[in-house]
Amino acid sequence: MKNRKMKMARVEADVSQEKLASIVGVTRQTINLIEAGNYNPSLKLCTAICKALNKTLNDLFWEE
Amino acid sequence: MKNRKMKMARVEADVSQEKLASIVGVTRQTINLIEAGNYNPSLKLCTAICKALNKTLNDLFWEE
DNA sequence: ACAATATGTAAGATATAATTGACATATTTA
DNA sequence: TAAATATGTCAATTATATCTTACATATTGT
Repeated sequence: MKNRKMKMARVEADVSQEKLASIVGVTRQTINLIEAGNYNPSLKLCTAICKALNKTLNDLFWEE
Repeated sequence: MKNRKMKMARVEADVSQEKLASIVGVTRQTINLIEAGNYNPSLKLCTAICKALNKTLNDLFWEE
C-alpha cells in the first residue's frame, strides 16, 4: 500500500522527492518507491526520512 | 549501538531470541544482531517485532 | 505554447540484510 | 554437578534493498 503519510509530510515540508533523496543520501527513485508502496526500506533510511521531515517513525511508518 | 529497549521489551514479554525469531519469521542470529546493534533491519521486520512484543516503532526503534 | 521541474517506472548491476551451519560461553533448572 | 536452554559470534551463501541509467508523462512557471 502507498505511503500517503510520508508523501503528505514531504509536500507539507515543501520538498521534492529529489531534494528529500539528496538530504537523506539515497536516490530519487528510492523515495519514489517508498511513497508508491510495495517496498521495504531499511530502518536507517526510515529514521533519516523522519528526521528530515520533522516526524517520528510512528508518524510516517506505523500502521493501525 | 545496542538496542536495549528491544531487549528489555523481549525479556519483559518472556520470550527467548529464538522464540521471537520464529514468531516474526527470521533466524535467531538476526534477532541477536539487532539487539547487539551495528545492524540495519528492514522496516517490515521492525514492524513485525513491535507487534510481537506489543510495542510501537517509536517504543523500540526511535532515538532522541 | 514552450521550457523547466517533478513524478512514475523499468532493467541490470551492486551493496547489504538475512540465512545456514557451526562452535563456544553463559545461564537456568533438575 | 550435570544437563538443558539461551546467548554471542563467525564464515560462507542467498535474497533483496538500493543504485545507475534511461525514458515517459505530469505539473508548474514564463
